[in-house]
Amino acid sequence: MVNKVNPLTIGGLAKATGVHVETIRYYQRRGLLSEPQRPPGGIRRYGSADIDRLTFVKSAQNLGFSLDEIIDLLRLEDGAHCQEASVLAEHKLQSVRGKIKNLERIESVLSDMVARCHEQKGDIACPLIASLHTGISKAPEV
Amino acid sequence: MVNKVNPLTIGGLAKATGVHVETIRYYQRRGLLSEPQRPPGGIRRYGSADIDRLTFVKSAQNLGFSLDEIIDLLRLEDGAHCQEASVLAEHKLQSVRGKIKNLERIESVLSDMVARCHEQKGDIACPLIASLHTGISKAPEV
DNA sequence: ACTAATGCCGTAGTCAACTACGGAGTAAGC
DNA sequence: GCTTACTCCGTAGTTGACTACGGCATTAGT
Ligand SMILES: [Zn+2]
Ligand SMILES: [Zn+2]
Ligand SMILES: [Zn+2]
Ligand SMILES: [Zn+2]
Repeated sequence: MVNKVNPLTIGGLAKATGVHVETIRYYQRRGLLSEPQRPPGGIRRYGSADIDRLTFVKSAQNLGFSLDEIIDLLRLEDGAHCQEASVLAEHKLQSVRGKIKNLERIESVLSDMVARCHEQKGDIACPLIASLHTGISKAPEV
Repeated sequence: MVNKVNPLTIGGLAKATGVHVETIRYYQRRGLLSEPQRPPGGIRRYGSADIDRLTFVKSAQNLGFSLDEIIDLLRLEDGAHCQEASVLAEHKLQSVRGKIKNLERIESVLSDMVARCHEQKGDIACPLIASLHTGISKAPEV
Protein backbone atom coordinates (compact mmCIF):
# COMPACT_ATOMS: atom_id res chain seq x y z
CA MET A 1 0.00 0.00 0.00
CA VAL A 2 2.30 2.71 -1.27
CA ASN A 3 1.49 6.39 -1.44
CA LYS A 4 3.16 8.30 -4.28
CA VAL A 5 3.19 11.66 -2.49
CA ASN A 6 3.95 10.34 0.98
CA PRO A 7 6.09 7.27 0.49
CA LEU A 8 7.88 7.11 3.83
CA THR A 9 7.06 5.00 6.84
CA ILE A 10 7.78 6.56 10.19
CA GLY A 11 11.07 4.69 10.19
CA GLY A 12 11.95 6.13 6.78
CA LEU A 13 11.11 9.62 7.99
CA ALA A 14 13.34 9.01 10.97
CA LYS A 15 16.22 7.98 8.73
CA ALA A 16 15.62 10.90 6.37
CA THR A 17 15.72 13.46 9.18
CA GLY A 18 17.94 11.90 11.81
CA VAL A 19 15.11 12.18 14.33
CA HIS A 20 14.37 8.98 16.25
CA VAL A 21 11.04 7.27 15.67
CA GLU A 22 10.03 7.68 19.28
CA THR A 23 10.92 11.35 19.12
CA ILE A 24 8.71 11.80 16.04
CA ARG A 25 5.85 10.15 17.87
CA TYR A 26 6.56 12.38 20.85
CA TYR A 27 6.42 15.46 18.62
CA GLN A 28 3.08 14.27 17.26
CA ARG A 29 1.75 13.98 20.79
CA ARG A 30 3.08 17.46 21.55
CA GLY A 31 1.45 18.82 18.40
CA LEU A 32 4.62 19.76 16.54
CA LEU A 33 3.88 17.36 13.72
CA SER A 34 0.52 16.10 12.51
CA GLU A 35 -0.34 12.42 12.24
CA PRO A 36 -1.36 11.45 8.70
CA GLN A 37 -4.57 9.48 8.28
CA ARG A 38 -4.05 5.79 8.74
CA PRO A 39 -5.57 3.83 5.82
CA PRO A 40 -7.90 1.06 7.05
CA GLY A 41 -5.74 -1.82 8.16
CA GLY A 42 -2.57 -0.08 7.03
CA ILE A 43 0.16 2.18 8.33
CA ARG A 44 0.79 5.90 8.10
CA ARG A 45 2.93 7.38 5.36
CA TYR A 46 4.99 10.54 5.38
CA GLY A 47 6.49 12.84 2.76
CA SER A 48 8.54 15.92 2.08
CA ALA A 49 6.21 18.21 4.00
CA ASP A 50 6.97 16.19 7.12
CA ILE A 51 10.70 16.29 6.44
CA ASP A 52 10.42 20.05 6.12
CA ARG A 53 8.54 20.29 9.40
CA LEU A 54 11.14 18.28 11.26
CA THR A 55 13.93 20.31 9.68
CA PHE A 56 12.24 23.45 10.93
CA VAL A 57 11.87 22.02 14.43
CA LYS A 58 15.48 20.85 14.58
CA SER A 59 16.80 24.15 13.26
CA ALA A 60 14.91 26.11 15.88
CA GLN A 61 16.03 23.67 18.54
CA ASN A 62 19.64 24.10 17.47
CA LEU A 63 19.21 27.80 18.11
CA GLY A 64 18.09 27.08 21.67
CA PHE A 65 14.31 27.36 21.25
CA SER A 66 12.28 25.06 23.49
CA LEU A 67 9.53 22.89 22.04
CA ASP A 68 6.91 25.26 23.44
CA GLU A 69 8.64 28.18 21.76
CA ILE A 70 8.87 26.19 18.55
CA ILE A 71 5.10 25.68 18.63
CA ASP A 72 4.85 29.48 18.54
CA LEU A 73 7.33 29.69 15.68
CA LEU A 74 5.39 27.08 13.73
CA ARG A 75 2.38 29.37 13.70
CA LEU A 76 4.49 31.78 11.67
CA GLU A 77 5.70 29.04 9.38
CA ASP A 78 4.16 30.60 6.30
CA GLY A 79 6.77 33.37 6.50
CA ALA A 80 4.19 36.12 6.41
CA HIS A 81 4.75 37.48 9.89
CA CYS A 82 8.16 39.10 9.94
CA GLN A 83 7.24 41.29 12.89
CA GLU A 84 6.21 38.47 15.22
CA ALA A 85 9.08 36.25 14.15
CA SER A 86 11.73 38.84 14.88
CA VAL A 87 10.20 39.54 18.29
CA LEU A 88 10.54 35.87 19.25
CA ALA A 89 14.10 35.76 17.92
CA GLU A 90 15.03 38.92 19.79
CA HIS A 91 13.75 37.46 23.06
CA LYS A 92 15.84 34.37 22.50
CA LEU A 93 18.80 36.55 21.61
CA GLN A 94 18.47 38.38 24.91
CA SER A 95 18.41 35.16 26.87
CA VAL A 96 21.40 33.79 24.96
CA ARG A 97 23.36 36.95 25.70
CA GLY A 98 22.46 36.67 29.38
CA LYS A 99 23.67 33.10 29.48
CA ILE A 100 26.93 34.07 27.82
CA LYS A 101 27.49 36.85 30.37
CA ASN A 102 26.92 34.44 33.23
CA LEU A 103 29.22 31.80 31.79
CA GLU A 104 31.92 34.39 31.15
CA ARG A 105 31.78 35.42 34.78
CA ILE A 106 32.15 31.77 35.77
CA GLU A 107 34.96 31.37 33.28
CA SER A 108 36.91 34.22 34.81
CA VAL A 109 36.44 33.01 38.39
CA LEU A 110 37.38 29.45 37.49
CA SER A 111 40.45 30.36 35.46
CA ASP A 112 41.55 32.63 38.28
CA MET A 113 41.15 29.82 40.78
CA VAL A 114 43.07 27.40 38.61
CA ALA A 115 45.86 29.93 38.11
CA ARG A 116 46.23 30.55 41.83
CA CYS A 117 46.16 26.82 42.40
CA HIS A 118 49.08 26.39 40.03
CA GLU A 119 51.09 29.29 41.43
CA GLN A 120 50.72 27.93 44.91
CA LYS A 121 54.02 26.35 45.97
CA GLY A 122 54.95 25.13 49.45
CA ASP A 123 51.78 26.56 50.94
CA ILE A 124 49.62 24.00 52.69
CA ALA A 125 46.10 25.14 51.83
CA CYS A 126 44.66 24.95 48.33
CA PRO A 127 43.41 28.43 47.41
CA LEU A 128 40.75 26.97 45.14
CA ILE A 129 39.13 24.98 47.93
CA ALA A 130 39.56 27.93 50.26
CA SER A 131 37.55 30.14 47.92
CA LEU A 132 34.70 27.66 47.92
CA HIS A 133 34.65 27.72 51.72
CA THR A 134 34.62 31.50 51.73
CA GLY A 135 31.68 31.71 49.35
CA ILE A 136 31.16 32.64 45.71
CA SER A 137 27.95 34.41 44.91
CA LYS A 138 25.73 33.74 41.97
CA ALA A 139 25.12 36.19 39.19
CA PRO A 140 21.67 37.79 39.52
CA GLU A 141 18.98 36.17 37.38
CA VAL A 142 18.37 38.08 34.20
CA MET B 1 17.31 20.78 74.83
CA VAL B 2 19.78 23.32 73.50
CA ASN B 3 23.25 22.49 72.22
CA LYS B 4 25.91 25.18 72.82
CA VAL B 5 28.06 24.20 69.85
CA ASN B 6 25.23 23.41 67.46
CA PRO B 7 22.40 25.74 68.37
CA LEU B 8 20.44 25.79 65.12
CA THR B 9 17.38 23.82 64.17
CA ILE B 10 17.12 22.84 60.54
CA GLY B 11 14.92 25.86 60.02
CA GLY B 12 17.56 28.11 61.58
CA LEU B 13 20.22 26.60 59.36
CA ALA B 14 17.97 27.25 56.38
CA LYS B 15 17.60 30.90 57.38
CA ALA B 16 21.32 31.27 58.04
CA THR B 17 22.30 29.94 54.64
CA GLY B 18 19.39 30.79 52.40
CA VAL B 19 18.97 27.11 51.54
CA HIS B 20 15.43 25.79 51.90
CA VAL B 21 14.73 23.20 54.59
CA GLU B 22 13.63 20.63 52.04
CA THR B 23 16.80 21.23 50.07
CA ILE B 24 18.94 20.66 53.16
CA ARG B 25 17.13 17.40 53.78
CA TYR B 26 17.63 16.51 50.13
CA TYR B 27 21.38 17.22 50.44
CA GLN B 28 21.49 14.95 53.47
CA ARG B 29 19.89 12.16 51.48
CA ARG B 30 22.37 12.76 48.67
CA GLY B 31 25.25 12.68 51.16
CA LEU B 32 26.39 16.28 50.77
CA LEU B 33 25.66 17.09 54.39
CA SER B 34 25.66 14.75 57.37
CA GLU B 35 22.68 14.35 59.67
CA PRO B 36 23.61 15.12 63.27
CA GLN B 37 22.65 12.59 65.91
CA ARG B 38 19.12 13.03 67.08
CA PRO B 39 18.98 13.10 70.92
CA PRO B 40 16.41 10.59 72.25
CA GLY B 41 13.01 12.13 71.78
CA GLY B 42 14.50 15.40 70.56
CA ILE B 43 15.43 17.18 67.34
CA ARG B 44 18.68 17.62 65.45
CA ARG B 45 20.85 20.69 65.95
CA TYR B 46 23.24 22.33 63.54
CA GLY B 47 26.20 24.70 63.83
CA SER B 48 28.86 26.64 61.99
CA ALA B 49 30.40 23.53 60.44
CA ASP B 50 27.10 22.92 58.67
CA ILE B 51 26.86 26.53 57.55
CA ASP B 52 30.36 26.19 56.12
CA ARG B 53 29.41 23.01 54.29
CA LEU B 54 26.38 24.59 52.70
CA THR B 55 28.41 27.66 51.75
CA PHE B 56 30.88 25.36 50.05
CA VAL B 57 28.12 23.53 48.19
CA LYS B 58 26.42 26.72 47.06
CA SER B 59 29.70 28.28 45.93
CA ALA B 60 30.58 25.27 43.83
CA GLN B 61 27.04 25.19 42.44
CA ASN B 62 27.31 28.85 41.49
CA LEU B 63 30.35 27.91 39.43
CA GLY B 64 28.32 25.32 37.56
CA PHE B 65 29.37 22.16 39.37
CA SER B 66 26.69 19.48 39.62
CA LEU B 67 25.88 17.88 42.97
CA ASP B 68 27.77 14.76 41.92
CA GLU B 69 30.81 16.86 41.10
CA ILE B 70 30.44 18.68 44.39
CA ILE B 71 30.59 15.36 46.19
CA ASP B 72 34.02 14.91 44.60
CA LEU B 73 35.07 18.40 45.60
CA LEU B 74 33.95 17.78 49.18
CA ARG B 75 36.48 14.96 49.44
CA LEU B 76 39.15 17.61 48.93
CA GLU B 77 37.57 19.92 51.44
CA ASP B 78 40.60 19.87 53.74
CA GLY B 79 42.49 21.89 51.14
CA ALA B 80 45.40 19.44 51.05
CA HIS B 81 44.93 18.24 47.48
CA CYS B 82 45.78 21.10 45.21
CA GLN B 83 46.53 18.81 42.31
CA GLU B 84 43.20 17.01 42.32
CA ALA B 85 41.25 20.20 42.93
CA SER B 86 42.75 22.02 39.99
CA VAL B 87 42.10 19.05 37.72
CA LEU B 88 38.39 19.17 38.56
CA ALA B 89 38.29 22.93 38.07
CA GLU B 90 40.09 22.67 34.75
CA HIS B 91 37.56 20.12 33.49
CA LYS B 92 34.75 22.44 34.46
CA LEU B 93 36.57 25.32 32.83
CA GLN B 94 36.77 23.38 29.57
CA SER B 95 33.07 22.64 29.63
CA VAL B 96 32.22 26.25 30.41
CA ARG B 97 34.36 27.42 27.52
CA GLY B 98 32.62 24.92 25.24
CA LYS B 99 29.22 26.20 26.29
CA ILE B 100 30.31 29.78 25.67
CA LYS B 101 31.53 28.89 22.18
CA ASN B 102 28.25 27.23 21.35
CA LEU B 103 26.17 30.11 22.67
CA GLU B 104 28.29 32.61 20.76
CA ARG B 105 27.64 30.71 17.56
CA ILE B 106 23.93 30.84 18.33
CA GLU B 107 24.22 34.51 19.16
CA SER B 108 25.74 35.28 15.81
CA VAL B 109 23.18 33.28 13.84
CA LEU B 110 20.28 34.79 15.75
CA SER B 111 21.47 38.37 15.52
CA ASP B 112 22.06 37.87 11.83
CA MET B 113 18.56 36.53 11.39
CA VAL B 114 17.04 39.41 13.31
CA ALA B 115 19.04 41.93 11.29
CA ARG B 116 17.90 40.45 7.98
CA CYS B 117 14.37 40.38 9.31
CA HIS B 118 14.55 44.11 10.02
CA GLU B 119 16.17 44.99 6.72
CA GLN B 120 13.51 43.12 4.86
CA LYS B 121 11.16 45.65 3.26
CA GLY B 122 8.42 44.93 0.76
CA ASP B 123 9.49 41.33 0.37
CA ILE B 124 6.83 38.80 1.19
CA ALA B 125 8.77 36.03 2.89
CA CYS B 126 10.37 36.41 6.31
CA PRO B 127 14.05 35.50 5.94
CA LEU B 128 14.17 34.31 9.54
CA ILE B 129 11.46 31.72 9.04
CA ALA B 130 12.99 30.80 5.68
CA SER B 131 16.29 29.98 7.38
CA LEU B 132 14.56 27.65 9.79
CA HIS B 133 12.98 25.80 6.88
CA THR B 134 16.31 25.50 5.15
CA GLY B 135 18.02 24.05 8.19
CA ILE B 136 20.53 25.23 10.76
CA SER B 137 22.97 22.66 11.99
CA LYS B 138 24.01 22.15 15.52
CA ALA B 139 27.52 22.72 16.79
CA PRO B 140 29.34 19.41 17.30
CA GLU B 141 29.27 18.15 20.87
CA VAL B 142 32.48 18.89 22.72
C1' DA C 1 -1.58 24.41 79.59
C1' DC C 2 -2.72 25.24 75.11
C1' DT C 3 -1.90 26.18 70.50
C1' DA C 4 0.61 27.41 66.46
C1' DA C 5 4.80 26.63 64.37
C1' DT C 6 8.56 23.38 63.46
C1' DG C 7 10.69 19.12 62.97
C1' DC C 8 10.76 14.33 61.20
C1' DC C 9 10.08 10.89 57.68
C1' DG C 10 8.80 8.58 53.58
C1' DT C 11 6.88 8.92 49.41
C1' DA C 12 5.42 11.19 45.38
C1' DG C 13 5.20 14.98 42.07
C1' DT C 14 7.54 18.65 38.99
C1' DC C 15 9.95 20.14 34.58
C1' DA C 16 11.82 19.14 29.68
C1' DA C 17 12.66 16.28 26.26
C1' DC C 18 12.96 12.31 25.46
C1' DT C 19 13.50 6.91 25.84
C1' DA C 20 11.93 2.34 26.84
C1' DC C 21 8.67 -1.49 27.07
C1' DG C 22 5.18 -4.77 25.82
C1' DG C 23 2.12 -6.90 22.95
C1' DA C 24 -0.46 -7.13 18.87
C1' DG C 25 -0.94 -5.98 13.99
C1' DT C 26 1.27 -5.24 9.32
C1' DA C 27 4.71 -5.28 5.71
C1' DA C 28 8.73 -6.78 3.17
C1' DG C 29 12.28 -10.01 1.55
C1' DC C 30 13.19 -14.45 -0.23
C1' DG D 1 4.30 -18.80 2.99
C1' DC D 2 7.52 -17.89 6.42
C1' DT D 3 10.36 -15.19 8.95
C1' DT D 4 12.16 -10.99 10.25
C1' DA D 5 11.51 -6.21 10.65
C1' DC D 6 8.71 -2.57 11.37
C1' DT D 7 4.35 -0.03 13.01
C1' DC D 8 0.97 1.19 16.41
C1' DC D 9 -0.49 2.48 20.97
C1' DG D 10 -0.53 3.39 25.71
C1' DT D 11 1.93 3.74 29.60
C1' DA D 12 5.91 4.18 32.38
C1' DG D 13 10.79 5.29 33.27
C1' DT D 14 14.93 8.59 32.86
C1' DT D 15 17.83 12.74 34.51
C1' DG D 16 18.92 16.59 37.96
C1' DA D 17 17.69 19.27 41.43
C1' DC D 18 14.54 20.06 43.83
C1' DT D 19 9.45 20.74 45.88
C1' DA D 20 5.19 19.14 47.90
C1' DC D 21 2.27 16.37 50.88
C1' DG D 22 0.60 14.04 54.90
C1' DG D 23 0.64 12.54 59.39
C1' DC D 24 2.67 12.46 63.68
C1' DA D 25 6.16 14.23 67.27
C1' DT D 26 8.23 18.06 69.53
C1' DT D 27 8.98 22.69 70.80
C1' DA D 28 8.23 27.69 71.49
C1' DG D 29 5.48 31.34 72.83
C1' DT D 30 1.99 33.12 75.77
ZN1 LIG E 1 0.83 38.09 12.39
ZN1 LIG F 1 11.26 38.20 9.25
ZN1 LIG G 1 44.99 13.59 47.01
ZN1 LIG H 1 44.80 24.25 44.82
